[in-house]
Amino acid sequence: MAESEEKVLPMGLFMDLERSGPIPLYFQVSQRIEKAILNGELPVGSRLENEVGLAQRLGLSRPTVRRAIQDIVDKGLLVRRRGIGTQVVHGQVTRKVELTSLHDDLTNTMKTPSTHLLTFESVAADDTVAEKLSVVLGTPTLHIRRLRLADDVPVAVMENWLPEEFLTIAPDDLVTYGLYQVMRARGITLRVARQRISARKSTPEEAGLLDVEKNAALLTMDRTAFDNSGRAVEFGHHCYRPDLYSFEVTLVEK
Amino acid sequence: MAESEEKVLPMGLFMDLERSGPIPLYFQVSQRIEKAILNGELPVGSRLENEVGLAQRLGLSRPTVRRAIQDIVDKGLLVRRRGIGTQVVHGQVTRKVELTSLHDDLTNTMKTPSTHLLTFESVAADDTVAEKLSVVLGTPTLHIRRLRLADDVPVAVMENWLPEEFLTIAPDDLVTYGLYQVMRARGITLRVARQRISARKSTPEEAGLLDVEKNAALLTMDRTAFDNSGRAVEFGHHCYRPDLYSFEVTLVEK
DNA sequence: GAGTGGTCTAGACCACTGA
DNA sequence: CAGTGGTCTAGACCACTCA
Repeated sequence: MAESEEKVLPMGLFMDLERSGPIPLYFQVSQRIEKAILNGELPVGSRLENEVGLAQRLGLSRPTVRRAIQDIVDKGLLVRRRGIGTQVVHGQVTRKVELTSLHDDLTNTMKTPSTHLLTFESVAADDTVAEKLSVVLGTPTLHIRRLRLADDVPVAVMENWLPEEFLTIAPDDLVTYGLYQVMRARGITLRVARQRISARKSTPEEAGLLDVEKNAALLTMDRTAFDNSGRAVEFGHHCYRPDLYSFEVTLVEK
Repeated sequence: MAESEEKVLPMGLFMDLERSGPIPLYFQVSQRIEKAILNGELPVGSRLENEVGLAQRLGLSRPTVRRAIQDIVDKGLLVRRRGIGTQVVHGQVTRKVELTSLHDDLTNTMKTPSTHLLTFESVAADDTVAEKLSVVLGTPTLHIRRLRLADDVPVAVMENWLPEEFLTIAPDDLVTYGLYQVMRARGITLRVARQRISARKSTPEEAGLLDVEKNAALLTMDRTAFDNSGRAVEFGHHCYRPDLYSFEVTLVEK
């Protein structure tokens, strides 16, 4: 069938592998294959060259090539079947949810983000915040509430609680750079985030902030983020205008 | 600090590795480590034994042990830092979004699911359906609409379109087994799903079906699912009562 | 300097698929 | 049967962190 056509990757794609640089070989390979899928050089349904052959052609070991391919499989762009081969998944590609801040999201989509800082205060952790941040009840925390806009249109109301060490953050930096960038600047590397996505009606106050009618439907997300030592460094409750923001997820059966 | 305590995994955890059975060694190891995390044998913040040492103790090669650990890192239960070690992430564990049907979800949470079949018909693919399923405009497709209940409480209205080969599905099977189980029985293995999660107000009809007030906020999901050959085999638009259902996602920075 | 995870090699054997 | 991906080994060298 036409769908299973063999398709050999152009040699040119792998001409300039940098073997001594800091970028891992498997990453260089996976980037090139992914690019070939996204720009149509590898059409949907087509078969990828087999692992062993590809490894020989590139002068790499099979595990290295295998890892490159597996990374793309995990992104949902390829499917593999034992005894069959590797094929490009049909359907247009959608960007998946990533561990990024809203600030980054809006920047990437060519909108100009801005922020109104609504609240910036020290509060004692209540039951929920204490549990989410793994601190004892009543511990001081930084409580912030922000209105985020894209091209001056309100998109989200974001409420966050952070461990007390962040009380020294400058409010102006928060407005200028966004929360995650400020945390990165303080040496915090976010590694894991657990999110719960749901929906509810807006409160009258939120309706005013987001410029929607009263009782409009809002998309909500609760998120707890952990740094690279496994410590909870942020808990937040966000609500988004569903006409301006939604979440995309790609799931891959393992 | 107490949080970085060394913690050696009890030998007993790895007593009965089955080296000749069909279950991969890395999977057996990762299951045991994950179990030790979930039941508290490995407390949050504790350090896991290093890869090389663990491999020696278990009589396995380092890549095998490494893969076992990496699988758990990808689930968001462990974090690794070069030069430091591997630690258990803080915070309670939440089940993440998986590639399962609602039927499975409800069964897993000990509720009794049931289904009312609202629509079961052949319709010509419109623009959206044709694009999502990668078929030509006007191709016959199976269009179904179902009301899903848990313990007789309405939870979701689910509308789906499937390629015409599924027109031979027996409506009774859909009610008894759920869509995904019926597809599995026909040899379809789902591999990749792309989902978009958002929110909107309910229509008057949906409000009646879901037993909520008019204009209530609903959680919505559009999903396209692909089988193991990369072909689109399902497109659906679902809406959920947000008080009874939400989505959990665990994100891991790579 | 010692210990850790990150990358990479060059093979091996197996399970599954389709002709 | 040949071809494919799935698993596994036994090393190697490097980059990074901390004492």
